[in-house]
Amino acid sequence: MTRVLVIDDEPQIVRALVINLKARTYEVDAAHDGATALRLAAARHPDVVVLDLGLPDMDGVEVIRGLRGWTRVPILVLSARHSSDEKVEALDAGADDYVTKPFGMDELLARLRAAVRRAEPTGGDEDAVTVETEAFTVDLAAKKVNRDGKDVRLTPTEWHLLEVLVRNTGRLVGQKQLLQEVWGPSYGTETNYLRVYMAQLRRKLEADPSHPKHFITEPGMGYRFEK
Amino acid sequence: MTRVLVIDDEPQIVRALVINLKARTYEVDAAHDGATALRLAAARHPDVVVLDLGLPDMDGVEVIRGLRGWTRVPILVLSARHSSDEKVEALDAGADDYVTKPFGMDELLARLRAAVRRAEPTGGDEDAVTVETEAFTVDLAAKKVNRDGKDVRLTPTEWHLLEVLVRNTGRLVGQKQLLQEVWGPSYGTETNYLRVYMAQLRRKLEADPSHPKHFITEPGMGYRFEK
DNA sequence: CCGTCGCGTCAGGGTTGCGTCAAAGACTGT
DNA sequence: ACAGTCTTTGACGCAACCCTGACGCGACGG
Repeated sequence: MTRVLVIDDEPQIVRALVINLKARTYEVDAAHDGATALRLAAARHPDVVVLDLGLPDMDGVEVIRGLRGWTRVPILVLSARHSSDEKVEALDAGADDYVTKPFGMDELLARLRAAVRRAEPTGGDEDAVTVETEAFTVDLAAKKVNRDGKDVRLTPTEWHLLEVLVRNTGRLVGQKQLLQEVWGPSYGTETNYLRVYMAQLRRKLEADPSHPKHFITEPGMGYRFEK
Repeated sequence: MTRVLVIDDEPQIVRALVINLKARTYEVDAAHDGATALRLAAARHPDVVVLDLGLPDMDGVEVIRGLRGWTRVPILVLSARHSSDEKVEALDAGADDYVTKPFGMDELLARLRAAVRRAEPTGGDEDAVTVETEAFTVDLAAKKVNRDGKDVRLTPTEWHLLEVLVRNTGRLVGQKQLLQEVWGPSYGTETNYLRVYMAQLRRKLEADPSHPKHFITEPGMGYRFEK
């Protein structure tokens, strides 16, 4: 889940933001002053920061610098000041975006999404795209399958089939669905294709292809991939 | 030097932007319609795009989608429309920032700096700028390839292709993706280009070009660079 | 007990995709 | 205008892949 840190000293604004963000399943922390904000940021490592420049204890630009000293988390600045100088100063200090009050909630959320989307690849890749079993490892991003330390060569159709199954690990995938996802929407009854290619996958990946542990047949229904 | 692509059909705005950007030592390309913009983006690979939504030939959002299909270059949208819906649509389509006209040049430049700064780590990863294999060394920053102590001469297309592959070391890169990143978004089926240029790269870099160890073909899918 | 249905296995043949070479076209700088 | 380089395009041989049909097996139900 995406974690947002909201920093503003006006309770109404904080309340409005928190309600809207939580409704969209963001996880939200809030701070009313700069010192708390910096402490919270360090403790909670938010994925994005929404910062009001007008804080009681310190200059908003100082908060930006304080954050930028150790993190590249996206910072979205809120401010009542429309002056161009203020914007330039905040942006050059390291802010990612600058929204003037009063702002539309839709726009703010869109800018927030843009900021988070940008930061995504840096923060969260590589971990969730590989699936491991005791016999082999599948890397969805690299399109690689490793078995006993060696890469296994798969043909496009084999890979496609494997991909659909792995993306539904533990779930049953109907034969019609498999056929349509791999061979195209006009296929749905050619179950012999499935039999041939499942056999090839098992031969390449299962320790004992005739007694599969991971590519399981559900007779009359479809197939299931288990770790 | 930072390369900027300016897309706007109003000559005055383009002129103002070009003058201001060049004064700050940016390299500037300009397009006055969407089709030209997409072609220029593919040919010149700008570091940031400034896009006016009101174009004569196509919807600005379509331009965003056309770019996002193959690149993550920062897109800064200009628009006369203040409507919240327009902003949300553009941002969710993949824009990075949205500035309404009339805009202050200082602010625009500051937002441009912010966008470029953010994108830097993707381009300038300190640790991955040189990739070594037992046969040759690729220096992404210096755009140089060294083999047996001597620099290898590569044509622009050869280099571009090598660059995309090396940036995805170990990962499979689909032929469509390769074509679009190297030749531009309107390419995607001309796989013969790939065959010709892969052959040239292998001839120049592989110890045994007919049995490549680093530039590996995945039939029907794409190519993979391995150390 | 036997017929049917669904699944696994195997091997052959048509088709596709890849590597290679060569030549024509486009571009650049002199 | 010319020469050199780079890009595009076409043709061909070869290997790999995908489809197809045939057969055997086990499960289930009549």
